[in-house]
Amino acid sequence: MGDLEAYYQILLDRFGHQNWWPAESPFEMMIGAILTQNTAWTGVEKAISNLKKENVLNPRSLANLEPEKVAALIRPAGYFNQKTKRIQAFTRWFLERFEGKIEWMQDVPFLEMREELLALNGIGPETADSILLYALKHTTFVIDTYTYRMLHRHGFIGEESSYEEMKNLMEEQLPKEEPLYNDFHAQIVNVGKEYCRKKPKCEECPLKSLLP
DNA sequence: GACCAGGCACATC
DNA sequence: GATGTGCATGGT
Repeated sequence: MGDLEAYYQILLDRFGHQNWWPAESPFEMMIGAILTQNTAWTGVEKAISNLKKENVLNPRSLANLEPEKVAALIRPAGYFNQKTKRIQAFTRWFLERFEGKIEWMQDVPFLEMREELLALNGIGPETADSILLYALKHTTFVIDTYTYRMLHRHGFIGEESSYEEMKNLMEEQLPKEEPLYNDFHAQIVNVGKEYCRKKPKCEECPLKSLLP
């Protein structure tokens, strides 16, 4: 099938703009990106809600809190010990490197920022690109398991494609526009959740007509 | 009671 | 470089 822009158009027409990322601030977005690693969003919502209730969803509080306290609050998001370390490492870096100012983070050129993020423990390619796109507004396409499934199922890529291959494919096929990258990734996750999860409703999928 | 979820690091060969 | 495993809760 060739035209990935057509995929986006179908999803947009069917579901409307997704208005991602679901967060009240860039900092909340970045914490959410770590919390959602291999985890259902419902658990992340509870974790975020717990952090807000305790008034600790800010760099200073998260950096200084007892790890056990953070772990208890983010428990519903799973992997709470790992994620506590990742969140505190990220938050301390954010404070030391940028004094907790998102605008300073935005001033770093895209490639340098991506390398810095990837060098942090617990930040891999998807989390890095999510932060770059949704918190810093860089035009970088986010690849996740849903994107892989779609690209593979629709014959764009083979079974063994790497993250960077898929990212390059998406970016070659699409106009380099941040709002498009933002909403297209959101649409892919949305349609994937609804039609590709357990008891997959493949027959009703809006993208079915585009199958090879 | 399996199986999976908007990954990532690390160990081993 | 490729492959395997631990991390953990909560919903189907």
